[in-house]
Amino acid sequence: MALLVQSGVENFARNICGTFSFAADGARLAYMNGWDENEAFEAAAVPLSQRALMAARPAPYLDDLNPAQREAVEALDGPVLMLAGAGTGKTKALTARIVHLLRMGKARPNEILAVTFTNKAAREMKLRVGRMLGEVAEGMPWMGTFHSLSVKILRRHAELVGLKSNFTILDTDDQIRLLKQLIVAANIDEKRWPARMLAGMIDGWKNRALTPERVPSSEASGYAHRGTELYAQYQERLRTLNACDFGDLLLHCVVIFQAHEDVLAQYQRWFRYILVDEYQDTNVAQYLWLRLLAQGHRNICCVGDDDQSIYGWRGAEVGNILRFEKDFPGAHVVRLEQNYRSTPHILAAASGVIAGNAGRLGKTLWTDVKEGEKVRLIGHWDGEEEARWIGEEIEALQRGRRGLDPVGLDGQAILVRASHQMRAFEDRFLTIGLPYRVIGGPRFYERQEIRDAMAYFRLAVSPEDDLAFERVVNVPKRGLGDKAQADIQRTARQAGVALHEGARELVANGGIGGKGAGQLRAFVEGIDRWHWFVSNTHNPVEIDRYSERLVTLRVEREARLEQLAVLAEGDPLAEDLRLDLSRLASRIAVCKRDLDILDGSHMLLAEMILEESGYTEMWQNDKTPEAPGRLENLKELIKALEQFDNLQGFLEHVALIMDNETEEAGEKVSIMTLHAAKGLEFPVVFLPGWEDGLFPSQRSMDESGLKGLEEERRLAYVGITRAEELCTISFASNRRVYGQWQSQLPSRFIDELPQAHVEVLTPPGLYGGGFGAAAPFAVSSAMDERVSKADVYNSPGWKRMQDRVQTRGVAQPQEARGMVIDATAVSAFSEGDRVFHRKFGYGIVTGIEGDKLEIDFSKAGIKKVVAGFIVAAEDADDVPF
DNA sequence: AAGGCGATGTTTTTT
DNA sequence: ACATCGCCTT
Repeated sequence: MALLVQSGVENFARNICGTFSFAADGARLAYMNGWDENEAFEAAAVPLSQRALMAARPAPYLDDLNPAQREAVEALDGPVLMLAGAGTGKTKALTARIVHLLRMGKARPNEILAVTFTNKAAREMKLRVGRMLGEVAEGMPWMGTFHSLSVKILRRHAELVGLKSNFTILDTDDQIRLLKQLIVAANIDEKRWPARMLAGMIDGWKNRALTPERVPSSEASGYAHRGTELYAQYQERLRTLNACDFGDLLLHCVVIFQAHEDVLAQYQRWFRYILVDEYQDTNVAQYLWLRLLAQGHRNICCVGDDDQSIYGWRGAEVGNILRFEKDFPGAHVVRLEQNYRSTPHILAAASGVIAGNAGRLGKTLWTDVKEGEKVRLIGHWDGEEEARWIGEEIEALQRGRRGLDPVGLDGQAILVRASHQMRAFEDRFLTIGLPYRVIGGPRFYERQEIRDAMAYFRLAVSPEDDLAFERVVNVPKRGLGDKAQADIQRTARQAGVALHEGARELVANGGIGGKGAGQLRAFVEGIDRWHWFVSNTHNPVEIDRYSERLVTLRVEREARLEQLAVLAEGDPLAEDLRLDLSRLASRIAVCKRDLDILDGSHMLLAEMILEESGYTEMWQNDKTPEAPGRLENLKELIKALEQFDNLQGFLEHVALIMDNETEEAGEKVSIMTLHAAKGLEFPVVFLPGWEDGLFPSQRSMDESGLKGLEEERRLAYVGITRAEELCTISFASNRRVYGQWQSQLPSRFIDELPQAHVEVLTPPGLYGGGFGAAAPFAVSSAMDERVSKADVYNSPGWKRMQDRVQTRGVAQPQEARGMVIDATAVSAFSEGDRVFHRKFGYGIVTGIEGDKLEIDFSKAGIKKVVAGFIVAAEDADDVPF
C-alpha cells in the first residue's frame, strides 16, 4: 500500500509539472513571483515585448476595485468570506484576488485551487484571469469544477477506494438502469418503489458524504427498509464495473482524505490558497472536501450570497455559508454591497422581498444610479393573455417606447418558475414570429441519440463496458428482446465475463436461435473490429499492411482500366469490367478510410462505428419529425471529437462537460427558468406566473415547509435582481394546471413588494376600454371599494381580495399560507400511525426523515410531507373544511 | 419481439 | 393536457 501511495505521489508531482507549462508563460510568472527574470526569460524564450507589457502596467487590477472589493482582494492570508450581493462584481474581485496572489508571490499558479460549480463559471474565470494578466491563463491546472477537480485527484488514488485509475463516469441513465437491476434482483416491486426514488435517496446520501455504513439508522426505514442495503449493493456493483457516478467523485475524495492522512497532507501542501465560488451552493460533501483541504493553512476564500441559495433541493446547505465564521474563527468577512447592475427601484423591490427571510447574513445593496423605472406589476385574465401581453411589450420595447432607448431582443428575458410555463410563450412567439431562445433545455449530451452514440464509442474503447452494451445491444432493433438479452446476461454471468464475451459465447454454442443469432454475431464482431481499430491506431505494422493492400488494390484497378481501354465498344466483357471497377473503387475507398483511422483519425472511426452499427441508418429511415434534427446532432457530435486526440480522451471529458454550446446567431428573446438565470443579467426582465402555488411552488412548501418557502423567496430575489433597467412582474387569474382550469391568487411575494417602488399597470385591451393604452395607477392610491368584476384581477385590492378569501375560509389550494410549521411536530408521529392530510387524505406513516414524514396515502400513494401538515387521523375533523 | 393502448404522475438541475 | 411507462395484444 505504501508503495502504491508513494508512486501515486510521484505520478502526481510529474503530472503537475507537466501540466503547468513554465515555458509557455514563464516570463510573466517569473515577473509576478519575483523569480530571477533573466533566467526565466532565457529558459522560457518568451518575447521581450511581453515583459514590457507587464512592466508598463504595474497593478491596474487594484485600481479598478471599489474599497470593499479591494479589501477582499488584499486580505490574502487566512479565511475570508466574501459576501457578494447580486451584481456587486464578485467575479471581478475573485479574479483580481487570484492575480494578486500570483503577483505577490504568495503562490505559483499550480498552487492555487479555485473551485466553481459549473464548467461555464470555470471557463469565465480562466478567461478573466487571463485577460487581467494580459494573456491566456494556461498555467492554472487546479481551476475547475468540484467534479472535474475531484476526478483529477481520484484518478491518482483510485486504488484507495477499490477502483482502477481508468474508471468510467456513469450518467444518470446508466445509474437508473443499474439500480433497476438491483431492485429486481432484490425482489422489490419496482412500481411501488421506483428506481428514481432510490437514485434520489442515494444521491442525497452522497451529497451528505454518507457511505452506506454511515447512513444513520433513522433513515433506514426509507425505500421499503432496504435503502441502505441496496445502496451498499450499488456501490459494490459500481466497483466491479470500475465506475463512479457523479456523487462518488466527491464522496470518494472525501473518504480518501479522511482515511489517508499522508495523501491529504500532500494536497494540503500543494494547494497553498483555496478559492471557492458560489459557496452558498455547496453541499455537505463539498463542504468536507474543502474543509479537509483548507484545514492546515486555512487560506480559504469563499465567495457567495446566502440570499441566492436556490439549490437546497439538490443538497446545497445554506448553513455552510451561514456557519463560515464558526468553522473558521477569525475569518475576515467582507461585504460587497455596491451594485453595478440595477436601478434603485429594482434593488429596493428585491430587498423588500428578501427581507421576509429569517436568518440571513444581511446585506444592503446600494447603487450610485439615481434614475430608473419602478418595477411594474400587472395582472391578466389567464396565461395566454399574459403571454400575449408580454409578446407585445417586448416588441414595443424593441422599437423604443416612452422615451426609452430601444432594447434589443438579446437584452430581454422571460424568467419562469417551472419549465412548463415556457410553452405558453413559445406558442405565442411562434404565432407572432418573435424570435426566442430557450436557455437550459435538454442538454446536448443528454439527448438520446448522443447517449446511444457515446455508448457505441464506449464499447469500441472498452468492449467490456456492460452498461454501454446493454444500452445499444438492441438499438437499432436487432431482434434481441428481453429473452435474448436475459440469455446473454446469464451466459456472461456463468462464465464470469463481460456481456460482450458472453454474447460471443452464446452465439458460438448456438444458445440463440432465429434471426437474432446472425444479428448478435454481427454486433459482437462489429465491437471487435472497432476495438481493433482503437487498439491498433498508430501501429506501424498494421499501417504498413493496409498501405500495401491499398497499393495492391490500386494496381489492380490500373490493370482493369487498361483492359477496358483495349476492349472494343460494346464488348460484353466491358460490362463485367465496369462492375469490377466500381467494386474496386469502393474497396479502395474503404481501405483508404481504414488507413486514415489507423493513422489516428478518430472522427472517421466514429463515423464508421455509427455507419456499421446501423445507427445512422436507423435515424435516416425514421419518419418522425425529430429524426433530421437527431442526425444533425450526430454530426455535431463528430465535430466535437475534433478537439480531442482520440476517442478515449473524448469520453473522458464528455462525462463532465454537460453544457450545450450551440449558440445560434441572431437577436432573440431569452426564455429560461429562474434557476437557469442565476448569474445572468438583462436590461429588461419579465417575471410571469407570480401566483401562489405556482410561485412560490406548492410542492416546495409541502415538502420543505418554511425552508422551502424561503428558498422560493430567494428565487424571487434572484429573478428581480437579474434586471438592469426594467422589471415586470405579472400574474394570471386563471391558469390551466394539468389540463384543468384553476383560478389563481396572486403570489404572496407580490404582497411583499414595497409599494413605493412598484407601478401597477392595468392590462390593455381586455379591461378598461380596450384601447391598448397602459394606464398606470399608483399602488398606494385609494381605490373605490366598488371595483368592477373585471378589475378585480388588476386592482390594487388583490390584497384585500386575498384577505377576504382567507377570512371567509373559502377552499383554496394554497393552505400552507400562514400555517405555523413546527419542525418538532414530527415527534408526535411514529411509524404505523394513521394520519390525515388535507390534500392527500388518509394514510399510514411508513417512515420518518428529518422533519418530514413518509406516508402511504390510500388515495395519493406514497408522499413525503412536512409533519406540520399532518394531523392524526382521529383529529381530521379539526382541519378546516 | 415489437407496436399499440390505458394507467400514471407530473419543479427547479449540475456534474 | 401530456408524456412516459408498463402491460397487453398481434
